[in-house]
Amino acid sequence: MSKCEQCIARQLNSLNAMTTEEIRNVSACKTTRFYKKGDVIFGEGESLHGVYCVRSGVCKLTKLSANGKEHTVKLMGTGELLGQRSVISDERTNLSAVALNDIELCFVPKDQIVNPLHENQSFSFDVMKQLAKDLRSAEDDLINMAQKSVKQRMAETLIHIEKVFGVGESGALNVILSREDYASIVGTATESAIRILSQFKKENLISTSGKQITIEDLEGLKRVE
Amino acid sequence: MSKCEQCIARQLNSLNAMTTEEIRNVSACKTTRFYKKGDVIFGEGESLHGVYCVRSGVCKLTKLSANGKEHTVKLMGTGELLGQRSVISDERTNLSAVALNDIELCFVPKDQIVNPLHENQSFSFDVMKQLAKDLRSAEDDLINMAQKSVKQRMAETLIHIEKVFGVGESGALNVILSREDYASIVGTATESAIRILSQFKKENLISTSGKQITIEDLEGLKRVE
DNA sequence: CGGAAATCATGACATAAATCATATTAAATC
DNA sequence: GATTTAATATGATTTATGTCATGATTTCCG
Repeated sequence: MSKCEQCIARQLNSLNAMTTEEIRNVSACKTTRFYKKGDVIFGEGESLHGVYCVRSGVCKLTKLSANGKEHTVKLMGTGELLGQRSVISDERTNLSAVALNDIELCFVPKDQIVNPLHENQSFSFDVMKQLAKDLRSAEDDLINMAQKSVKQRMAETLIHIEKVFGVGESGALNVILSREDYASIVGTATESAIRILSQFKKENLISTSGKQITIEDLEGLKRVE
Repeated sequence: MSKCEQCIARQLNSLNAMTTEEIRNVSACKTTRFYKKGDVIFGEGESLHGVYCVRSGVCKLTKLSANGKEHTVKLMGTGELLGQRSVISDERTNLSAVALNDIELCFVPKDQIVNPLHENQSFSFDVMKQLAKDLRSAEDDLINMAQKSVKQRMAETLIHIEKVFGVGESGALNVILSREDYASIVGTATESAIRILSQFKKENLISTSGKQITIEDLEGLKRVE
């Protein structure tokens, strides 16, 4: 099994602030797990026994709302940690995690994270900064949700996905999502998501080929109202 | 000047996890400040030189959106810390803080917070937990915003305010907000907020007398759709 | 105290977006 | 490869909510 010490994914997150010894322990304890598209990594309300570090692939964090609809809170890619928050606050998860494509995760037992949090100042400060950053971005999302139109949110979602997950050789977004997934991120009905993407296509802001979406006019998307 | 050691407000937040010595230092450095209703405690994009601990009164954290509207992210009452996040992540504030009534804050210089964060594990772990909790609640808010009706959000806002800030002798909510403030929390137009509160009144879910609002039928409010 | 300004209240209307309905196309399964 | 199932597409209609307009109150302040 590969070691955390050399893992690129690890270098992208707070685990990078661990001491050599701590990382060695993590590496010795961790188990690598594979999930297929659609697999549930963990469900809402579960108590986790550790955190998952995304080695490759992308997954979504979702929450079921009272009216039975699923809302996607965040997409998580290489280097991101799933379940960190639940482990820190020692609560059950408030979100579930679902694989969006085939994905490889390393599961790190709780103790390997919590103990260093209590002992290693630089690690715990790093985690804290990450939480602060996440909180800020959650607040920004909240305000976008409250004050921007569905069209704007869709445009921003496309821009965000391109920025964070990049494009393939053809120029199409690397992350492939169904229209339903887009609706769930944007917070709208699936039909509306489809309609808006069709409209963007007509206006030559994007081009599509099945689920592949390519941003053709970034500035235009930014101008959407 | 009063001392932090005995302050009730302090006991409600992470500062309670500080050592006796740390608290003594904080107490020695802190300055107490008074603000009147409407005063801006800090603005969006400022760099803070410390955090503010709410001793008495209530303030709102708001953010200006692209379209020029103000959105209220959170109300902060006794014991809560303002600016904690900006100080931790060493970034400019993303929100501004405005007093909703006459308010007394203790300003604690940055170093008094950041140094203990690097040295006192139990304090930093407490702060971390708080951030994790805030993050969770921001995510919940996001989903409410995405999937609930304006009426539901208004009902929940009233319930939340009653729960967190309580009621006075008459039974009316302790926190007095304008209809515009309600609109800014709920994420709607001021007219809509007014209309919905009028409707709640007609349906005997609440009673009002000027800005005083009393919840008359909690269960009914919970059932609003 | 009295006038100005802000806040609250409501009606009329416009509009974004949800919902319902029904094809069409693509993907999965036998 | 045929058949079922799921995803995409688009039209028609409804509904919630925003916007504009106008008065009535309340609050503020000289």
